Amino acid sequence: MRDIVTETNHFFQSKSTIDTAKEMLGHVLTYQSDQGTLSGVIVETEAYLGPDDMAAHSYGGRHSDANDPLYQQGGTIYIYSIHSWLDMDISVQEKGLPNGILIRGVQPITGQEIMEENRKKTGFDTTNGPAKWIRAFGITDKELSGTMLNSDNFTFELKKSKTPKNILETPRVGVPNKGEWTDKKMRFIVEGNPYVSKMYKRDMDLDTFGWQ
DNA sequence: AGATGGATCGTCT
DNA sequence: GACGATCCATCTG
Repeated sequence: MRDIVTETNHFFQSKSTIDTAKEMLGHVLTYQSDQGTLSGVIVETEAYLGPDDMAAHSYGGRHSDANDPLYQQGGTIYIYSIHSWLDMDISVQEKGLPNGILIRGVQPITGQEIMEENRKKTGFDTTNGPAKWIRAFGITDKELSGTMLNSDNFTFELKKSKTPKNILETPRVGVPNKGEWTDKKMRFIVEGNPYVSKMYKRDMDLDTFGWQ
C-alpha cells in the first residue's frame, strides 16, 4: 500500500500544471499550529509554468536557495516573501521541473476566530488573498518552505471536499508587461465565492458560495 | 465602485 | 541599490 506522501507526490505530478490548478479548487488545507487547528477550502489558484513563463520565479531557469522548493518533487511547499508579506506555492511536476501553483484564496472551515485575530480583520477580508490567508493561518516565517505537504503539520486532502458549480478562468493578478504571459488565463476561481481575491460584491453568490 | 500611491523588507545584482 | 506572484488607505466620481 502506498503511503500518504507518495500519493501526494502522485497527485501533483500526474496531471498538467493547469489541470492540477483547477483540480485543487474545493480541496481542504489543514494546519496544526501551536494556536490550534486551522483549516479552509481552496477557492482560488494560479498556475506558473516554469522556465518559459515570464511571470514565474523560475523564469529563464532562475534557481536560488530561496526558490529551490519549486525544483523539488510535486507537493513541496514553497513560501516566498513579497513586500513584507508571505505567499505559498505548491510545487508541481517531478523534481527538476520548476512549475508551481499559487494558492490565492481560502474559505475558512476550522479556527475562523483565530484567523480573524491573526488578521485583525473580520469576514471575507480575513482570507481573500494569497498573503492574507497565510497570515490568518498564523504563518509568519518560511519554516515550512521546502517541506512536503502531508509529511507533518501542514496537510492537503487528496479527496475533493466541495465541487465548484463553475470554474472561472482569468489572467493572473500582478503580472504587467509580460506579453502573452500577462493575458493567458491561468488564474482559476470558484465563481461567486466571496473568499476569492478582488471579488466584487455584486458577483458574490452568498447562497451557495459557488459550490454544487 | 474603481483607481492610485505609499508602506516595507527579503532577495538578488 | 532596485524591485516585487501584496495590502490598505485614500482619493474621485
